[in-house]
Amino acid sequence: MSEKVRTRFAPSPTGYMHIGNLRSALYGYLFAKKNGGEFILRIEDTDQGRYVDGAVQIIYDTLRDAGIEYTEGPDKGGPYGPYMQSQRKEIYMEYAKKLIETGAAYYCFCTPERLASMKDTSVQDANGVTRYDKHCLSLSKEEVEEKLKAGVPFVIRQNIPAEGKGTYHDMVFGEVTVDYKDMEDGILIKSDGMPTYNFANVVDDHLMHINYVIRGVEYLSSTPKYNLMYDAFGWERPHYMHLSPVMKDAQHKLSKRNGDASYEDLVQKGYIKEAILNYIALLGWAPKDNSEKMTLAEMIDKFSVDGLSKSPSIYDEAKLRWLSGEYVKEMSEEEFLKRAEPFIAKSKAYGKYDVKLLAKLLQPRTEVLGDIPAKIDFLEEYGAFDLALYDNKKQKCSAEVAKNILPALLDEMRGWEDYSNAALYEKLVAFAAERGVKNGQVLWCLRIALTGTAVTPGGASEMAELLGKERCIDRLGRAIANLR
RNA sequence: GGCCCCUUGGUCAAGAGGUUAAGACAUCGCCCUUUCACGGCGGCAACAUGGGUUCAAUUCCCGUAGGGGUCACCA
Repeated sequence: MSEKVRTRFAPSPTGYMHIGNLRSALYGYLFAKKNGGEFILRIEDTDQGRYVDGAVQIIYDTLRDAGIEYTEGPDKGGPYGPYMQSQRKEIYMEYAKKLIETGAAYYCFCTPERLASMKDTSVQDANGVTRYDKHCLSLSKEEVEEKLKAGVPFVIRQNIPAEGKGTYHDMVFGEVTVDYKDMEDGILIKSDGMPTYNFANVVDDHLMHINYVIRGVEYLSSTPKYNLMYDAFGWERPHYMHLSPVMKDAQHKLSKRNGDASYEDLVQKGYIKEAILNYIALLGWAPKDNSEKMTLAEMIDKFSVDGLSKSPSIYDEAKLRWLSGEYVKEMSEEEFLKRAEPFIAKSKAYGKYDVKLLAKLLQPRTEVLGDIPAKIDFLEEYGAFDLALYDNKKQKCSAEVAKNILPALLDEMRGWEDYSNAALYEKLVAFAAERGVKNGQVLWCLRIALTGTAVTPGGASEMAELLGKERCIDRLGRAIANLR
């Protein structure tokens, strides 16, 4: 039991990497690293019909981007390759034949027509479910040879015992038992010579020395079938860890088909990567100490199987958003600028204002980088605005007050040279004192006059600094004109 | 429908046979304040249900309901 832990992530390249997939990869990675083991990537592309161009690349990119490192994989090599199932075709056939020799599998020559005819006739059980009737199991060795020689298309099926139950221990669900009579003699090798998942995963996991199989709950009740094969081969069964799904709501799984967010989408929307990974780790798992914000290294350190939840978890973007904001806030100014600039660049204001200053103002009020353009577009959309914006009960401000204050303020501001935030603030407060009005009245009116916007990423002096003297004078003049 | 599995606030979740049943997000209110945020403080809000077992069950057992998964030459 001192055997080195080896886990694997085995996605099929059928499209984008959704949150649930990434989470499975993460958990496999965390478990392996926590135990000083290896995390391996295997691509399950045995269904040519479902293959999507570029999907494998997305898998590589996403894992790399997220920081989930695998030590063996199609693009990295390793001692038990190839790691792409389509390149292992012969291996599966060889092992399938071994299973046939032991009686755990058999050739089946039934035509699609015969199979289809079973559906609507006699052979259904009480629930209307049709299972293969083991018709070809009774073929003699000679008959099989003959058909094989004649080139009759065939499939290889698993020979499930008619009686008995399969029991195993799952690391998160505990004891799981399934009756063999509820299982069908599933196809192991398809007529095109390719294995099905049901067979390939067993052969590969064994050959690749995977001793901890971590995957979605959808395999929970078919696992006894796999164990039957491990037993038939005389192989040691792996440990199993089944993961409950990530849901969009109480009854729907998160899926790309429904337009639900994939890792890529979230990154594109400007969620901080580290936050995405952190959040999905928390979806279905909680560390002993209940930490929430964790680095990958901390997650590895805190990972434990008993923190995994058995019930499905509903994905909540609001919490992801919050976490993303937490990561934004702790970034250095430089780091934030680096990550935010591409998003600032999407705004009309880009290039017209000091981007460093913009970033500084934005950082404490940003959770998702994609929100940035909408926060600063107003800088370039100045025009006539609703005078009601001057109304602010708390600051005792209104258009009337503005009419009173602004002209004199404009005169003052023409004479100011230093438009840095600190200098501006000092002078504005002094101006308020001189006139015997509240700071808030001056500041509120000025900010509205300068921006024509209710919500801005900063106060009056900050907006004035950002705009610069020339724009300030110009806008103030226009605002005053609008007040008449 | 059969089978397998699950069930603590709106969401993520901790928890244990005896607790005032944590915490976080969201939400609401207050404070701070140069808007918006940040921050601080506080509020609302949960053990699906019916039976057992037990001195005591939200926690253990059974049923019911609800939910998920599965029943493919898909993974």
